[in-house]
Amino acid sequence: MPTKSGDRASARERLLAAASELFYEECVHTVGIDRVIERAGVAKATLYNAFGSKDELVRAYLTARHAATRERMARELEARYQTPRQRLVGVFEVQGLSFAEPGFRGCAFIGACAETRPGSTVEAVADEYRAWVRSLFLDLAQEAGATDPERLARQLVLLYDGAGISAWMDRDPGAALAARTVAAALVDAATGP
Amino acid sequence: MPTKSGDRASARERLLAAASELFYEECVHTVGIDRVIERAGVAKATLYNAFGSKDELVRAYLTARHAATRERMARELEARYQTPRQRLVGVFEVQGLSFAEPGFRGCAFIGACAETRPGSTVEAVADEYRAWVRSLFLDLAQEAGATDPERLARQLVLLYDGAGISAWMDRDPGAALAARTVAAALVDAATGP
DNA sequence: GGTGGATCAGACCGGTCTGTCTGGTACCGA
DNA sequence: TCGGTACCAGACAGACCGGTCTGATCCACC
Repeated sequence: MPTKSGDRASARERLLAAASELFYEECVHTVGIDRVIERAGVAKATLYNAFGSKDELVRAYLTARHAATRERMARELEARYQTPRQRLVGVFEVQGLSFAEPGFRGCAFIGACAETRPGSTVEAVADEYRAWVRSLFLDLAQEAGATDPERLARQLVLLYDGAGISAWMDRDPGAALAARTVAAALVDAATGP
Repeated sequence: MPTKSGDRASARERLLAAASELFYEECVHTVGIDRVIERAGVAKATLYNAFGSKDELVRAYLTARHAATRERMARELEARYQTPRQRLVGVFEVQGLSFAEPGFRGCAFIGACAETRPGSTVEAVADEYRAWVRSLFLDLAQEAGATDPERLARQLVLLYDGAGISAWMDRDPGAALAARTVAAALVDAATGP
C-alpha cells in the first residue's frame, strides 16, 4: 500500500469499478473521463493522481477483469468437477454461466483489442489473457492424459472463442452448450477409451 | 445510376476503396474523415454529397465487404470442390486463404461491432453477415444430407468464428487448418458412414 | 488546535472530430 | 460560346475529449 490512507484505495476502487462497468457496457473510446468520474463520484484530479492517464485506467480495467475471470473459473471448476476430464468439458459450462448474465456483451478483451491499433497497451494485456486461456486448456489436457495435449487444447480454444462470439453477436447464450457437446467428443477422442 | 456522369461513380468508388482500407487496417473510430478524403484524393464536400455522413460511409464499407466475402467464398468453393461434403470442409480452407493475406486484421464485422454501442447502424449489417455465415453452413449441411443440419451448421459456425479469433488475436493463421480437421470429423459424424 | 496530504468541484487549454459553407475550376451538352 | 454541374481546396463552426491547474474542503495525525 503506497499510502496509509484507506480512502485512497477506496477512491481507486470506486474509479476502477465505474470504469469497468462503463468500458464493458459501452465501448472504451465512447466513454469519456467525465463519465467515469461522474459515476465514481470522484474528482478528475483524483483519477489522474491514481492512474496517470486514461490508457492506464483501461489497462487496469482489463487486468482486473482478467484476474476476476481467472479466479471465477478456478473456483467454479474446483467446486463443480473432480477429474481433469470433467473439468476440461466443464470450462464450457462455466463459460455458459457468464453468457446468461444480464449485462453480457461478449469478451472484453476481444472488444478492447478491436478498438485499438496494433501495438497498443491493451494488446499486451489481451495477450496475457489469451495465454491464460491456452494454458487453462493445455494444463487440463495434460492432466487428463491426452495423447496430444497441444492439439486438444488448440481445438478447445477454437470452441471456446467460437462460443463467445456466437453468444455475443448472435445473442445466443446456448452456444456454450453446443460447444460443450463438441468438446466432450473431442476430449473422448483424445483421451482414448 | 442516379446521374449520367461516370466521374461521380469514380469518386464514390475511390472514396469507398480508401475508407475500406483505412477502416479495416485501423479502427473505424480512429480514422477521421480527413484521412479518408486525403487517401481518396477527393474533396470533403464530395464525400458528404455521396454518402451523407460518416455512419453511412461505414455502412457502405461493411456492406461492400460482406458482398466481397460472399462472392469470394462462392467462387472458391465452386472452383475447388465438387460435393457439398467437400465444400463444407472447404469453407475452412478458403477461410485460411484470407488469414494468410498480408493485411489480415481479423473479422471486420466483429471489429466494427466491438466499436459501436448496441443498436447502432453497423449492428444491422453485422447481423446480415452473421445470417449469411449460418446459412452458408446450413445449406451445405442440408445438401450433404446431414442427419441434423441445424446442429451441424451450428457446430461449424463455432469453429469458423473460433478460427477467426485465433488467427487474429493469437496471430496464428494455421488456426484454419486446426478448425478444418475438427470440422471434417464433425461432418463425417453427422453424415453417417 | 494546528498541519499536511488527499480530495473535491470545476474552469481552462490545446487538440481533434464531424459536418457545413464559400469560392474557384474543369468539363459537358446545347 | 454559354450555362449547369460536379468537383476541388480549405476555412469555419460547434462539440467533445484528454489532461492540467487552481483554490477550497475534509480528515487523519501530531
